[in-house]
Amino acid sequence: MQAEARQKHIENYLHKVEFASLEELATQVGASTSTVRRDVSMLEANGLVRRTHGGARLINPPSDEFTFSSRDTHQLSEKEAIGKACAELIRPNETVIMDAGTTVYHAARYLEPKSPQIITNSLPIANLFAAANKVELIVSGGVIYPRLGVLVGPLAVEAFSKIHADVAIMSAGGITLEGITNSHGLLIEIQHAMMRAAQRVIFCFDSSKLGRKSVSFLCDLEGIDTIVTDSGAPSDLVDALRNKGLEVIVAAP
Amino acid sequence: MQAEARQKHIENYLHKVEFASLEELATQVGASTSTVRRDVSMLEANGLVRRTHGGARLINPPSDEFTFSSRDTHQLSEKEAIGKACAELIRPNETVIMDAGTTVYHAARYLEPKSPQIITNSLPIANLFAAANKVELIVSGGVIYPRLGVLVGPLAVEAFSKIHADVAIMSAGGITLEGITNSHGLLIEIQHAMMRAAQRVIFCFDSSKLGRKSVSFLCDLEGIDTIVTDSGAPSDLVDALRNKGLEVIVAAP
DNA sequence: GCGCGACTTTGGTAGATTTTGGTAGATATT
DNA sequence: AATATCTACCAAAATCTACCAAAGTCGCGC
Repeated sequence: MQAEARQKHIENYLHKVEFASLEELATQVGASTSTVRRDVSMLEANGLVRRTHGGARLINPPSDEFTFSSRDTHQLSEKEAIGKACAELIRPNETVIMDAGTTVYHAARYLEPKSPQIITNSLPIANLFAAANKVELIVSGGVIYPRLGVLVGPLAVEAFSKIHADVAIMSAGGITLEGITNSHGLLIEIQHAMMRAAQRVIFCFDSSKLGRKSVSFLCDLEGIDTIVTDSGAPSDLVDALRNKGLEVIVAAP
Repeated sequence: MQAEARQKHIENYLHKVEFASLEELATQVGASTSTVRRDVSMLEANGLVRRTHGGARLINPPSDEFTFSSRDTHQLSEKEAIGKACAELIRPNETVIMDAGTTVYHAARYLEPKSPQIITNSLPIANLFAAANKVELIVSGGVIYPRLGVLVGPLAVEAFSKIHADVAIMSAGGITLEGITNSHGLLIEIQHAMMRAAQRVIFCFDSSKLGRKSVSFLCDLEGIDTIVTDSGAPSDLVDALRNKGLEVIVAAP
């Protein structure tokens, strides 16, 4: 069988089964595991398929319904480290506002032992604590923004305008010395309200976001207290931020 | 089985049973408990699942009662039937308020094709539509009431006081000729607000709730338009309700 | 069409790496 | 206190990477 035909065949087969071992694929196309391994690598380079130990799986299986990138292992360990470090900044029984975003989500997962009161507009975070009885969870109202599972709109802004919290744990699309930017304009007004409502403001950025600018300006560096990032952070920017009087925490992996 | 396939399998299995012991999972996927333990840890790192002593459970089960009834298929099919019949009462593009409760949840599952605008204080229902882009979903704010996944409190009441909807799909603990009662006093004020905000009010009761009284009085029969129940409903009560001018729909199984 | 060298693809192999299943001691649950 | 489960580690098994030689393919002149 020709190389391209083989790869097409592999792709089709994966569409049916979602996962397959290399041996399985090898017998399917009548080639050796070495060859199939190479084929799968090529398909992966084209972004169609992902290799796993011992096999391959589709990138976008139809059954993968969670838009909130649950399977996105991209920089997972860094985000975990950030989340853990961030959770350590929270004192027991504090009232915590939590922004939407995967990095904040990971911080949320370490927060339960502090028995905090949590206020959020993120559906994934709400789900996380829905069954936890050590945590009092307040959900802002709003219209759901499908791709992110965030509640937005006037109801959400209003909810945050009315309350008061000890800390806000936030994230955004990018940070430079000029300020913080975000890619979703809809969220900006809500994030402003969150920051106004909180005494302390903590921002979580995985290192890929340091030095990056997104489309919409969110705020300058004045209003924020602490930044948590991972060890991939460029040290010159970290130093510059510290010189500006910000507390910068670099989470060990 | 491949690692990722195994994890997917575990995830799916947990979607069915909500909770499973490690041994159970190990036999399910044909691997050792060590391996399953590691898998579950990874799934937890991705935020899909939570580890517990001796097993794992889903982070966001649809709801306690719902999962129970997924084991009891008899009960399930009745609620399904009610849900289906109830969804048929909704016209395309209507604005629908949805109460919390398992029966209403089942109705929600059939609502997507009508591309409705949905307003709810139920976290399970919110999750159901979080990824659906035919549905505009508004979530009321509020404090989460852990056992039920409902948002309660002034924020929730206020949200429903401000809006206007075509229909409200409700449920409660029991109905008699004297009126409707509910077991969760906290919900009553919210349900009042929901009913006030809606032009038409539909109540879903599985037949076990007909003729039953719960602790707290919710409302009399004046303000409601339609009742949907299943074929197990006692016909004398159905007739009596119809004589009172209510539309009563008995869903075929 | 045939022969021939250059190039590509294939299947296989050795050593490195990852994953797996199991175990001992620590920890949690009853 | 008794039991079950967890963590942290280890050795065995599976798989991966990187390489090699054989087979296949192509381009070209004749």
